[in-house]
Parts: sequence; structure tokens; C-alpha cells
Amino acid sequence: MARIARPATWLSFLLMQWGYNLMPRARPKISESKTSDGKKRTTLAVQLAEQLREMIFDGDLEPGTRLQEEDLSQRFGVSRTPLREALKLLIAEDLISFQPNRGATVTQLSLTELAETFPVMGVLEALAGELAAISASDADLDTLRQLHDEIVANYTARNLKAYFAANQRFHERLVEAASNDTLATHYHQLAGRVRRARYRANLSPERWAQSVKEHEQIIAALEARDGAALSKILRAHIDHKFETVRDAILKND
Amino acid sequence: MARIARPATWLSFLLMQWGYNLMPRARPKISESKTSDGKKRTTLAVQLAEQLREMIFDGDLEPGTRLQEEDLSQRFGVSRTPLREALKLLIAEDLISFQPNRGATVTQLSLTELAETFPVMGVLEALAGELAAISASDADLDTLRQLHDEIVANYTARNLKAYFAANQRFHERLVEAASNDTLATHYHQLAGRVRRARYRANLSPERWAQSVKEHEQIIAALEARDGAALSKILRAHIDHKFETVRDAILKND
DNA sequence: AGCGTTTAGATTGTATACAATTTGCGGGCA
DNA sequence: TGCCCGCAAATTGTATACAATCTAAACGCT
Repeated sequence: MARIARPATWLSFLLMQWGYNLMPRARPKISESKTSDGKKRTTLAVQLAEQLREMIFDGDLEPGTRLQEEDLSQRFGVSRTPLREALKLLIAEDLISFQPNRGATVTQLSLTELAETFPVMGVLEALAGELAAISASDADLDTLRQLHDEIVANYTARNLKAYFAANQRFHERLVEAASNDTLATHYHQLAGRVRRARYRANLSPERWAQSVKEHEQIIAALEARDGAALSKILRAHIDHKFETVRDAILKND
Repeated sequence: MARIARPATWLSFLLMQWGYNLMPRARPKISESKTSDGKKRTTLAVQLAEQLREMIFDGDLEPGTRLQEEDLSQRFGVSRTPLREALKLLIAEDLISFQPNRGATVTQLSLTELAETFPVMGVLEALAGELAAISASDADLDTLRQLHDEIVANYTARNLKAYFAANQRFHERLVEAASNDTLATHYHQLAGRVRRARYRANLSPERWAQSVKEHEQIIAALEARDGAALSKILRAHIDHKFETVRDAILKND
């Protein structure tokens, strides 16, 4: 399988630097057989879907990009049949949009859809907070504390990119700590949507400061295992994040 | 596309001020072309997916059922190619499970997975309540009031089946009234999972009475457009529903 | 020029053929 | 009996061929 060479975006590069595996797996619901030598064995359709998903998350395939079957199948060196099946998988995940007889394109979120997404993410992350306050292990708390310190350090250094990366990692980890796969799956899907809606990441000094302050509250409530407080803060935090994103989008149009 | 503009929430107002159109997008992720005579035209894969989805929801295909391609394609009178694409769509929706080279089966939820699902549904429906309290039209309220009356009538008549049906429609309609397609999509997916986990639908007299009582509170808060109260009641309501379901499952095993 | 119509090329949709993998059964053997 | 091997049937995975549909450029008309 010839993998398509792709330039590392700032985000993927950044994460790789940190040694982080890129995205939380959207969903590994497809069990994989394994050969004796431990190699994963799946179908081409599944592999192609994974690759395409990664390319979309990484920004190699920008929203709105048309996905032509012949094109892609040649680039991947496979026939159209498994490629079409891969597209169907991504269609159901809402990563790509589809019109009969007219092909597929990388889904593009309107501001409206983005605005709809945030409140949903908000309640999910609030729930994650509640659950994590109960079920997070001490190791989880350690990891989150470390990530929090990273966030603060990057704020102090005014390193915006690294700040975003650590921030994202923190929230993902928080959701994991809730120990609810269903919750995690739906959260990841929404988080992916938002992340793909790339906007010029400007953060005003005030918003940035406030965001950090909220993070202080988050980690404090978490370490106190105060689920109710955590839930409230997280939801407000997401609301503010949407405001930031909205401003960034509107300013750059 | 009979959906009309909703009363402006603070968000929609804001967006409209900035020139962003808030018209709801077509929720079926797969847009459908139409012929001159208004007939929907889609691909076989999409049609098959719809049929299979319905069969699974209706219980024609019980959890654990093996889905053999040749079998199904003959029953539907199509070749395996579009059928396989339909399966891929449902795989990504988690309606069916898949193992490479070993085919697909209708997904079966464990009690653990069911237990995970309810809290997530809970916060989503709570959010739906908050939003609906703001953006539900008067027509929405009328419909919901009617459905509520139906629920009460079926309780009085002790008609369990009709009660469940009306109950389900009420909750679906409530989520619709929130005017957030993203929310609705995720809610529906989870509701479908729960519905498929068929358990012997026994409702103790006490639980039944309590459920109806909660519904009284729900409709009252809704008509008072008290989002906070509605949110709280709904979440508790879902929690109680899970307890009922859990008891039913445990008792029947 | 402007505008609908036609038509060739491109692209997607479906069927079929064949390859690869799994499954289950029967035979040989300790 | 129990177990392991290997083969045949069943089933899934992939490629290719052809049909249906869409797109856009060329054409002719007013």
C-alpha cells in the first residue's frame, strides 16, 4: 500500500513532536483479526477509511475538496470498489458529504452548524467532568495535572500553537478519564468536526487569560473531585471557546 | 422542506446580525436529487441502508443476527456491490458490527454499554429541554401538549404499548423542538440503540405512576418555558428510565 | 451577444467474475 | 477418545466491465 506523501501541517507536526499519536481514534468498532506475527489484518476499505480520515483531520484534504473515485483509487493503488466502501464509512461519520451521481466532498461546516455543535459538546464535556470526578484514577489526575502545567507554561511563554495542542490533549484526556466509551465516541466525533473548521487562530490577550484562568478552576475542581463544580465550569468554558472561534471566523471573512 | 425560520435565540440573532443564514440544513446527510415528478432518486446503497435500518429498528432483524451478503442481496434483488456499501453505512452508525472476512451481524448491546448510553442520552435530552424552552414554537408546544395528553390517557387506560409509543414520540418531538440538528442526530442514534435492546417491557405500577408524574412536570416546565427546571427534570427522568430498563433486563435473564 | 439545446466526455452506479479467507468436516494417528 | 492436519464448501474481498447519469463545451437560433 503506497501511502500518499503529505506535508505535515503545523498541527500534526506539533503533535508528533510531542510524541502524541494524532487523533483520538474516531471509533475502532471494526475488530481486527491478527496474524501470528501480530500484524493487523483488515480490509482495504477499512484501511482506506482510516487513511482518508487522517488526511481530513490533518488538513491534507480541506473542507470542500472533491473526492473523485478514479483519482483516489489510482493514488492509493486499489480499485474503486473498496474505495467506495471506505467513502461510505466516512459518509456515515459525516466526515464527507455525498450526493447521488455527483460524488463526495469533504464536509464543510457552516458557521450555523458550528454554532450548533458547541452546545452539544458542552454538555458532553460537562458530563465527562462529572463522571471523571468520580472515576478518574490517581494516574489520570497526574496526567491531567501535567497537561495543565504544560498549558500554563505555554501560556507564560506565549506559545499559541503549543498552547492549543496541550489544551486539546487535556480535554481529550479528561473525556477518557470519564470511562464511558459511548460518551467518548460522540465527543470525539464532534471535536473532530470543530477542529476541522479551521479558522485563523487568534486569541485576544483577554480571552487567552480568561481561558487559562478557567483551566485553573477546572484542574482545581477535578483534584477536589467536585463533579458539580467541574461540570459547570466546563460548560462555560466551551461556551467561551465558541465565542472565540466565532470571533475568529467573522474577523477573517 | 417545510421547515420555517425559528424564533431567534440569542445565538441565531447574533449570527443573523452578522449576515449568517440560519436555515436548517437538510439533516439526511445524503442529499437526494429529485426527478420532475417529485420522486426521490438515490443510490441502491442508500435505499438498502434505509430498509435495513428500519428492519433493525422494527426488530425484524434481532441483535446478533448474521447478515450474509449473498442472502440479503438475493432477498432485495440486487447485487452484492450496493448491498456491501449499505452495510458499510450501517457499520459506521454502529447498527451492525463487522469483522474482516467474517461478515456482519446486528449489533448487540451489553448491559454495560446500555448503562453507558443512558447518561449521555440524559444530558442530550436535558440540553434539548433547555433549547426547546427558548426556541419551541407555539405549534410545537401544542403538539407536545397533545402527545402528553395521549400519554396520560394511555396511562389511565393502562395501555402499556400505546403508552410507550406516545412516550417515545413525545421525547422525539421535544428534541426536534430544540432546533439543533446536531443534537437531534446524536440523540436519535443513542435512542435507537436503546430501543433495540429489547427487554421485557414490564413497568411496575409505582414506576409507571412516577413516570407519568414526571411527564406532568416536564410539560409544565415546557409551557412555562422554564429551561433550567426542564433540564433538571429530564435528566432525572432518563435516570429513572434506565433503572426501569435495568431491572427489566436483570429480572428476565 | 445572449440563451436554450445538443452532445461528447467525465464520473458515478451496478453487476459479474474471480481471488482470498474462513469454516467445518472427515481421516489419519497417537 | 482426543487431536491435528488438510481439504472442500461457503463466504467475503477485490477487480473489471458496462450502464446510467451528470457536466460542460459546442452549436444553432433569435
